[in-house]
Amino acid sequence: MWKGKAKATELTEADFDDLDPVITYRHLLSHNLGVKDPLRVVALCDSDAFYAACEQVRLKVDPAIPLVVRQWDSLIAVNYPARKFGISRMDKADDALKKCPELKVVHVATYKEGEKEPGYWDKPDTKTHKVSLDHYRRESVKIYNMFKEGLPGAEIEKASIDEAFVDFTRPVREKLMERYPYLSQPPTDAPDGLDTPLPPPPPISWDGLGTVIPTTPEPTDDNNEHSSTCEDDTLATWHDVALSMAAEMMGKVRVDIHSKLGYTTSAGIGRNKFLAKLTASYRKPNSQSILRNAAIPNYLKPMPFQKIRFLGGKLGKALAEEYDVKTVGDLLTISLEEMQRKFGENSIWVYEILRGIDRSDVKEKSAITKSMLASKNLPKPIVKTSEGHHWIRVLAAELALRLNEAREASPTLWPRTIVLHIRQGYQTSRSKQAAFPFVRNVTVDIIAAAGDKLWKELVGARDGAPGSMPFKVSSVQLSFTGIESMNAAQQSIEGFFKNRGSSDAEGSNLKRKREDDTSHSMDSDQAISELPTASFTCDRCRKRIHLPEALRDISLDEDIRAEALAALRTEHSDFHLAQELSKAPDKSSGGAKFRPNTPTRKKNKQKETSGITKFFSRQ
DNA sequence: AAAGAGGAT
DNA sequence: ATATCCTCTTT
Repeated sequence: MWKGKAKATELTEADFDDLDPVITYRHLLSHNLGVKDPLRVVALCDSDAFYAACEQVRLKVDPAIPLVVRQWDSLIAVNYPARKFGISRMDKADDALKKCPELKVVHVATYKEGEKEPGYWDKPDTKTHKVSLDHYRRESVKIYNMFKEGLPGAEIEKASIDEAFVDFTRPVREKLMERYPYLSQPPTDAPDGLDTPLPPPPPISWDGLGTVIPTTPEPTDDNNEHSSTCEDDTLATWHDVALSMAAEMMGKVRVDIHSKLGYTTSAGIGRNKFLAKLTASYRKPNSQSILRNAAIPNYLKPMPFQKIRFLGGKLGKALAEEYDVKTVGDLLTISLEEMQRKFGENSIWVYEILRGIDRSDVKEKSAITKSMLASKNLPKPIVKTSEGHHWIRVLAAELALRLNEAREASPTLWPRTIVLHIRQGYQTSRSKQAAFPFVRNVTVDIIAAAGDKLWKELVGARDGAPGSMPFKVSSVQLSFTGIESMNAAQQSIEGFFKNRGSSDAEGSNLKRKREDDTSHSMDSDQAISELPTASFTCDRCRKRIHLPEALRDISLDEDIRAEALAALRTEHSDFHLAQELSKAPDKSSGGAKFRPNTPTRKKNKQKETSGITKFFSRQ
């Protein structure tokens, strides 16, 4: 074991001191050890050259054909066949074509004002079009969903458009108990009971599970025997068994993703997020690599630390310059105190990372994002308000599309604020924000109107017109922030947002909404007439009935407030109805029997529907 | 609320 | 290297 071999000149023993912890029955059987679980297993899976793969799949081209995704004159994705020609993302599209005349060049989807959907054009004009990454987002969600479905019990954190972390600890533990039932309790004669160490693990066959990173330094000249079977100098541990099980599961999903969606992925499996991420890039593309604890020191030491997540930027550079070093091994000689003195208290995080420790959690993060931003850089700065409005409309169209699409999956989503950023001249960027009203039909017009208002505050009445202050806007960004699901409301008014997007959600425009409103105005007349309160008094029980907390404090459309109130009223009267019926059970009235959870009105469609259930159901 | 920083691809 | 996107922190 490497522990014993640490040379006196190196700090390795103290540095990597938890690589082979004793694992007891208590560890195995307790469930909430979190990041301290000695059997923790985390994976990172990312899609290879994702945007390029998306286009390759979309266009059904042979994956072996060199393909790049172009954005104006530069490249934003290069698939692996194209990389063989020395093409990289830094290249200009023209240069790439020179390197490989056969190259398939796909320009990213774009759209311009008036177009409802982005489209693919050979030569879009940056003066009139903006790019859309929508297709990639959608494909990304598909992959995420395959992880969710294929890995029950695992925690999944979407890390970026093409990456997700998976915490395998729970599913691995289940598999462990299932495959080795004798682990379910310590031997009856064990002196320490639950604190007895686990028996030696069974031999592991890594066959078909991926590349196991060697425990000894990478093969150089003489040292060159590393089959992926684990005939290592280090004994396998139960953690290694855990890793192999995760590898098995991850391998299956990856194959599934490939066969169902056509994307190849690369996965890294290790004991925490940071190591998983690093391990994923060990071999690419279409690969899976496993980092055993025993392999950590030698894997980490020669690693240029600026490759490490969060050390790729400023901090990494500062460290490199301060100590004039570049590998993890170089930095291991720096004491915690020294590092903290130079780089602040927080550098304990760095100190631990260098030693393979990462306490950050894989936190279940859905594919739902907290913000949505659409932006356009203007190669030729604009000088007229009309141009500003033009671009705001384009950006608003994109946001409308994206928000409504996100609502198909999660109807309760709504953005708290809308923000407009503009850059004038060089590097001054200013912004204004405003609360975004809670509207069902988020249309281009609503967003654009909000954006225009912010523009006015930001740029003022100034215009390129003679006599007024001129301006030069070189970038416009419109975004939603604080996107949330409305869970509290959902709980208190059941089904409030249900069915949205499932039936015929597409006919959504203002006109249509008005029609709908009048169609059930019979029911809500009363409520609408006594407009903007947040509550009403029931005639029957004389009680004051309030809107749910979550709906009260937010900026609600008056329309919607009234409707919500109307729906609440209906719901409340249903309650009375239910009470009466339960006292005097219905024996008359033909076929329709009262069922507590399935009010008959739900079946009776349009006219009678007015409950809050229906509220967001169609427009 | 506004601005900025940082990071990723 | 540039355009775009996202999150978090500071003021």
